[in-house]
Amino acid sequence: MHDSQEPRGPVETDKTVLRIIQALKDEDGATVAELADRLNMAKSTIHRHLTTLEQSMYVVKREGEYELGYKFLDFGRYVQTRSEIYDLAEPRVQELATETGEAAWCVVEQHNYAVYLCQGKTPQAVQTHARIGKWEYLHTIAAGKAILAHLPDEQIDDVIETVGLPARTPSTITDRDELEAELERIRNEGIAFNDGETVRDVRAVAVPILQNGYPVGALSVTGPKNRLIGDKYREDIPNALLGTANEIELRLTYS
Amino acid sequence: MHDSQEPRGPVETDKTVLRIIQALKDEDGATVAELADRLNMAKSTIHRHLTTLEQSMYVVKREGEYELGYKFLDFGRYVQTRSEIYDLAEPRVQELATETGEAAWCVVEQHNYAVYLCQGKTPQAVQTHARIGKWEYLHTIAAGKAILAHLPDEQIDDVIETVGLPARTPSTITDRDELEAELERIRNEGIAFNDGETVRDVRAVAVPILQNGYPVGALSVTGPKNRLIGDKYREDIPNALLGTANEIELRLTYS
DNA sequence: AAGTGCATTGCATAATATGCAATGACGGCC
DNA sequence: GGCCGTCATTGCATATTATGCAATGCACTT
Repeated sequence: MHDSQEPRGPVETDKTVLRIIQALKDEDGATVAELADRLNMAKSTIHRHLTTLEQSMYVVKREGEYELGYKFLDFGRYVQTRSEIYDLAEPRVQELATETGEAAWCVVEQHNYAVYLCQGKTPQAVQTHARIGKWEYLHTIAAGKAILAHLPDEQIDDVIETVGLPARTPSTITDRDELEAELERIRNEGIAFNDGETVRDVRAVAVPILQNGYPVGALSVTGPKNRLIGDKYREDIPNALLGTANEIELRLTYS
Repeated sequence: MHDSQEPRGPVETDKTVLRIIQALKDEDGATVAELADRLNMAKSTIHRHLTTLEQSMYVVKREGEYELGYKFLDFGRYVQTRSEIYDLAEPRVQELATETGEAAWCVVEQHNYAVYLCQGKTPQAVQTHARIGKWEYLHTIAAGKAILAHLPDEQIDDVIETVGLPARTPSTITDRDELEAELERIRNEGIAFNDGETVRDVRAVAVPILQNGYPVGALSVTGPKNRLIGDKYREDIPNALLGTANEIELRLTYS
């Protein structure tokens, strides 16, 4: 079974089952009929894939609906903690959150996307769009721009070519030249700012974490626009982030 | 391709790709050759599955090795936070850890196994075998026993029949009658204890979280044997757990 | 009891996953 | 630089199986 709108993969059935897994997440659980409808496939085919996933313990059937199971929690936790900067970043983003009174994040890049790896929380922090595990366009978040600024040129080209520069808000950078100028500025100043480019009324500050000049991640602090202003936005948070990134970089160098 | 040692699933290719995913985790990344060896399959077949997974962004190729990607972090975080008791348990296990000075856990059951859902930490707590996302035999951990004690008889039978009662240590309960007696005691007292049944020299205390009499999870506190002794083990921790579980149960009832 | 809608199973065949063998790529050794 | 060995990748033929249709099972409603 090959969906003609998409390039043919080496193993088409793998793509089918991954598509079903993604649909179960997108629909937050679903019946056979709903999935068949959504994916435009026969109910019997959907049913057989689900049964295989259930027998393999990746999926549970509950009250007529199929849902992703905790096997994914095992895998999710595994990929998080095996990341080489997780152990260094996790306690430190918590400190950053405490210090700034805002949510702090460690973000990494994979497959030309930014992924939120871990979060520092504090009671005063306001919940924004960001979530552990969430994938975002690199160019639309401060941490992503901090990473982009230090990627090899060929990879920047690849990002623009394969992902593009989709707009998330009217403030998002969608022009290649404009992005290049922003990345150049970030390289010079060492700090990336985000002013409503992901979600309106949300600001962020970010710095890269570099290992041998390569951006292995980024740290950021995000918060509502009305709180990230003045010296806090332009001086205090940047300085805290730079200090922490530097500490992590030293740890990476001598380990 | 069907491995004759295992029952044939409705979609055999799904099982193949899931097996490859599991092997990537077990080997903490692997080359085509290593996976082919481990799974007793042709290199070309392994390569095609990996290429499909990579193109779908589930896997990354790094320095000749393939590794699970952060897509699993997205799924892992999703299944964790969608759990109906996660939001109630997460802040409370943190309080329990602070209160007891030991690691605290919320554990759930799925496919007849116990799964560690979330953890409360404190600087003094000692790291034991438990990990977020880890699957354990129900009968070998206190939280699992607390859940087992309240499962319907048919499901208890199913657990014993499909999973069995494997020993983790010389202290593990491996006899059905002995387990039945232990579950009866847990139902009467409302508390489950674990004394070296998972890992030697580790103790735990646990209570179930019941919704309409059904165990939707359990809370536990674990620590080294030399710290979980006397009143702390027998009275203080149990009382704290009971209080918290009761609070969660009330929240579940009126929500 | 009949009707409806969804889930599940049987069957035939179209589609494709598979392994072998060839080829490409890379690193080490002489 | 050439040769060798090992691993990764691709072409090809075919054995295997994923697929959709149709029938059947199941649960709920009237």
